[in-house]
Amino acid sequence: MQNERSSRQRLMAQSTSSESSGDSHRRCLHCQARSLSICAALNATELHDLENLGPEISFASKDILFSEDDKARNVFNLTQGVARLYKIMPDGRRQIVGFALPGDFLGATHSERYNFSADAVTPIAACRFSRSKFLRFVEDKPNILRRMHEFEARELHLARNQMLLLGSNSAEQRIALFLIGWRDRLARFGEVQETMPLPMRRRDIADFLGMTIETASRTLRRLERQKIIVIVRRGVRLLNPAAIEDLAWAR
Amino acid sequence: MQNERSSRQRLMAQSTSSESSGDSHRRCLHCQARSLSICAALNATELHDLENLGPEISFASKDILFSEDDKARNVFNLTQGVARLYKIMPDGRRQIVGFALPGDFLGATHSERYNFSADAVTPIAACRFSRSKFLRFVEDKPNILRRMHEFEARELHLARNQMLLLGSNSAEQRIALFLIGWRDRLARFGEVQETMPLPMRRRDIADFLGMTIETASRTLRRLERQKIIVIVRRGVRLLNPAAIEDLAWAR
DNA sequence: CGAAGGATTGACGCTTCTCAAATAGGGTGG
DNA sequence: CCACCCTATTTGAGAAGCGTCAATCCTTCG
Repeated sequence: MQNERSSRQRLMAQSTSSESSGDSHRRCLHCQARSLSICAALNATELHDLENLGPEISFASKDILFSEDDKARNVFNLTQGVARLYKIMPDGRRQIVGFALPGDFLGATHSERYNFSADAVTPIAACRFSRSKFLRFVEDKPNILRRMHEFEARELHLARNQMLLLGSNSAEQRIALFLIGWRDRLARFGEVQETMPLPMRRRDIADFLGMTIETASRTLRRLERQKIIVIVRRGVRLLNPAAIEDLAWAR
Repeated sequence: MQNERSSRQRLMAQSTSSESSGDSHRRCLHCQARSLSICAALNATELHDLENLGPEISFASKDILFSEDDKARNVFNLTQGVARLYKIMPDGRRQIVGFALPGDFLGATHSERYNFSADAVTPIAACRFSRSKFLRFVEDKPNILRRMHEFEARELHLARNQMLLLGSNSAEQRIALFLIGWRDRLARFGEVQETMPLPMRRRDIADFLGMTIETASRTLRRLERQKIIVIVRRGVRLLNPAAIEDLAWAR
């Protein structure tokens, strides 16, 4: 049971310290996120070298990993917790472009600057590498380059699905698509629970779905009154997944 | 003037034949799109090998390059014309997830199937390669892998900007952001013209911006009445770019 | 020239946004 | 442990904008 942390625990890591999480010796060998991350493509030597390339860092909720337009000094390999990826528009509106989960790789921009900001929804742990060192490390390793390509392709797929979502006009459809998408992403972490964690706030959901916080709240509550979901603290229980799918795709 | 085709000409290629565009011998040497495409990362030998890996194909308007969920047999390197990338939702709605321009690389999915459809807005020319052959070709060439990574990163950037656009609630803001984004993409092709081509239909614009065709039309016409743009056949002239920027970012 | 598809315009209803207020939850200090 | 504060969430009422439906006009192309 000690090796089998639930996905809820992994997503909701409780640590709030802010630097070098103690015993980092051979941390990769015990890393829960390894099989989901780019590290799965590494051989033993490469894994060892990468481990020495940078430390694992902890962030408390709301801590900023990096900000859009900052010089892209680091890349991050998220190992625990949930991060919020967002852009701020000149008018002050915030659009969340995605949520990062353990295994996700952040900051691998091609330009010299980050093109979005990232902060912690929950307490987070992430391996931090100097971007230049990392780029040198991977530049002649086709296996890692291909793995990174695979990750970018998945990101692109998620991004395009999000366009589908944002293009749908009804709030109900967007919420339904969001719940399905979130459930499916969590499914990669194993145990599917009847109640799934929803660590982000209403404001985050609204900014992700392109609606106001009031509409997000109203729509969720309406689904609850229709016995399709149950809203619990920091989570939601999908009572009737079929009904949600119907809403998501209905005309 | 023969080597200096205008971007309008390049975007609006008139050929409508459907296979092997004549003299393909050393076509890469004269390819207008080379410097913009992944091919710019190739050395002479690699370029020659890639040239022999597959032909350049022509497509007429509305021809389909590939469809979502089809087995991903080919990848394409667009050399002329404009392509429409889209997904169809179960309810029949079409969401355009992007427009491809010369130099863009299409179909490089990591899964076995395409995850969106592509068809021709204008007549198109594209180099077609067997996906498996192409993957074998690049698998041990870090220079190309890095170049492809660069392309994916740019795609991701565009996709996230599109999320910003789709998240903005006003139609005027979306249209303004679209016009700016389109202008900036065309700017890569050199000569910025006062009148920029807009080869896609209102329906395409609407499906790209997540609105109805009526709203797209009305909004564009309103901008015209406000002397901010002029609508011409298959194009638009930006009379007052500053005003468009204001609309795009205003609260 | 005529047909078919694209674009524009109008009228009206509905969903969502806006503004405002009440309620619930979480955290802190006494 | 409780009182209090601050933030998150929920709810309400009214207004504005967009979608829907329908008609007309314009383009394109055989």
